[in-house]
Amino acid sequence: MTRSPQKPTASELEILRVLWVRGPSTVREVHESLSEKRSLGYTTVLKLLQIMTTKGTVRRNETQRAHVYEAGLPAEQTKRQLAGDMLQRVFEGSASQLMMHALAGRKASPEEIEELRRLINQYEKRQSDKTRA
Amino acid sequence: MTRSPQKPTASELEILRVLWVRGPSTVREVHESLSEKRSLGYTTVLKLLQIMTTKGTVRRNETQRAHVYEAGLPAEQTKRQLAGDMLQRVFEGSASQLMMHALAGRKASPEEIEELRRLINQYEKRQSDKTRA
DNA sequence: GACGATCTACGAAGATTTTCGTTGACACTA
DNA sequence: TAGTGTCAACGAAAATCTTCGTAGATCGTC
Repeated sequence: MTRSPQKPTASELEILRVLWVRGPSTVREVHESLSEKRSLGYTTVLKLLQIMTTKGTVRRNETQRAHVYEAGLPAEQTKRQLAGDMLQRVFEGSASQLMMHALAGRKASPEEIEELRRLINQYEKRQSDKTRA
Repeated sequence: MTRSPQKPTASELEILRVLWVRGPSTVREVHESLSEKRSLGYTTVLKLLQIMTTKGTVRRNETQRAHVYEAGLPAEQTKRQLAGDMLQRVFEGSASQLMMHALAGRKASPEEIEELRRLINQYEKRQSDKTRA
């Protein structure tokens, strides 16, 4: 009954990110993808995927000899959970605080700033739509 | 030579948050503050603070019998590090992605939305100031 | 100066995470 | 069909995190 969304560990997140971009993948594929960035044994990746399967973090299709794994939840949902978690744990729920600290010490391009404005407007509109409905 | 900023664990973060709001505090004070929210033994808090001392996460003043602990780094810096870390690990450096997911599934007040706009403008200004200088 | 309260230090158990090695099943091919 | 490679399962070591219990020192007070 592992219904509640488990927060992925650091390693699990690395694997999830691969699955998010690649879609359903075999252990070998995940391993090769990860190897580009860092060294990690094949069986290590296998074990992680097995553990994540028991946790429900990923789903496994066993119809092929090389099992095919995919993320158990949509990437968006997991990302939302992670961001929301940090929002609470570090910034007491203040999104502006979070954003400010995320931006601090970085150089955001004018495009990104514009994108931020656009998203805020969009969010605001969605809010008022909901209220009005 | 633990110069690099260690990422605090979940428990360590809870303690840091107490120190951030209370300022330098004894174990007892931290423990009482934490107890409001959750049950945790006195020696558990003590041990955590001792570990954090060896890690350099907190500093300890031993001139009193009851040692006084304080955060080793300014809260702003640690928060920035945490937010930046998530930005990289989850959102590939995209602040707008981070903000969007942090806001998703939440109801931000109009005041908070305004605050976000204000901060973006402020950030933009700081950027162009820097460029111009 | 003995007693109770308070504090730190030490050690350690249990849980979780991270990382592989080994083994046995399976499959392709010469 | 014997040999070579690929794969999942299992177990387990090492590291880290979380949580306390106990012992011994110190302080205040009667």
